[in-house]
Amino acid sequence: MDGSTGPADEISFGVLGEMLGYRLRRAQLTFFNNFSTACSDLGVSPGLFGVLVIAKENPGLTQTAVAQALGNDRSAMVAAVDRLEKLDLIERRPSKKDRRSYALYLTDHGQKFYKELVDRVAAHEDKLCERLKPGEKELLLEILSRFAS
Amino acid sequence: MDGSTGPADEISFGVLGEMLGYRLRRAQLTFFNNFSTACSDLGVSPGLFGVLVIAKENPGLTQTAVAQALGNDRSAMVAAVDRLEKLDLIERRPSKKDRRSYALYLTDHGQKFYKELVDRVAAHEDKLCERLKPGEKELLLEILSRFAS
DNA sequence: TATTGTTATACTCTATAACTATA
DNA sequence: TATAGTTATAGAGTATAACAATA
Repeated sequence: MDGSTGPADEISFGVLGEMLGYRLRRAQLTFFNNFSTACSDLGVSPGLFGVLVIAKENPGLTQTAVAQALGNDRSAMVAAVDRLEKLDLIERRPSKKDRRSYALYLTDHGQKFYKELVDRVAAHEDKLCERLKPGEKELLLEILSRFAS
Repeated sequence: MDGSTGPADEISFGVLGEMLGYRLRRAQLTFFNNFSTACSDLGVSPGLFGVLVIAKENPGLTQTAVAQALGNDRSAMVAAVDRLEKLDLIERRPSKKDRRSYALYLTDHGQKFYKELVDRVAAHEDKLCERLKPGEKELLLEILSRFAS
């Protein structure tokens, strides 16, 4: 104890502390950084992981459809699928219905890799979720899903 | 009813739907876009708003201290404070204690502008929070604050 | 005409490293 | 030596506009 009223470097956050937008940004940054630490050696970013999951769950989808599902522009899919192809996780197959588009599929290696990847991602999510009490994760997911668009 | 089992274009999100990181990212994006729509005409981004609030609540803080409070690098402060200075919202005053650093203060115009800005930001947060039931916002803020670092 | 994948481009955000002037 | 502000730079991430091939 030094008898002072408190450290002089204590900072007031004002309205920022009551703003959902700010809290969401900080929390999301924590999850993003945690994900990167966990998976950077595999070459998979959060964004690439999203593409991988959608392709895994919906085989044969076009790039544009994946982009729409994830809420971003189809032009962003090109580099993403390029990288996933170089990692031998995804392959572009010419669509038989529409010769303009590709159908996306996980490669054999991608299928095996997927299980390992999801385990690792889940493990690190679980570690962060140790900060939650029972039932809070489900509650959070439900509430956040209302802000998905 | 067409007798089918459902639309063929219904997309499965797999584990993504149960991942807090993904839900946080989508929700945060909604808030970010909403903020930008509400405040782009004022030239204030979510990041600049954060700097403004910290400077307002803690007059005389150095750039480095503001950066630490917001969790980003001090090099990012330069352009941020430059822009806020051009908007006549913030001023750099030479610190009397340490000639290496500046003390940041809101300008007179910044003080007036701040109230108007906070009102507008709060209004648009409130609009998004119409999706929440009573008590859920406070609950969200409390839970999310645990992921602030 | 409209759409798919693509390219070029640009803008934001963010981080690292090195410089300078102070401490 | 360590730190504050700065600069240069680079890497993601994201979006727009335009083009060729195809619908």
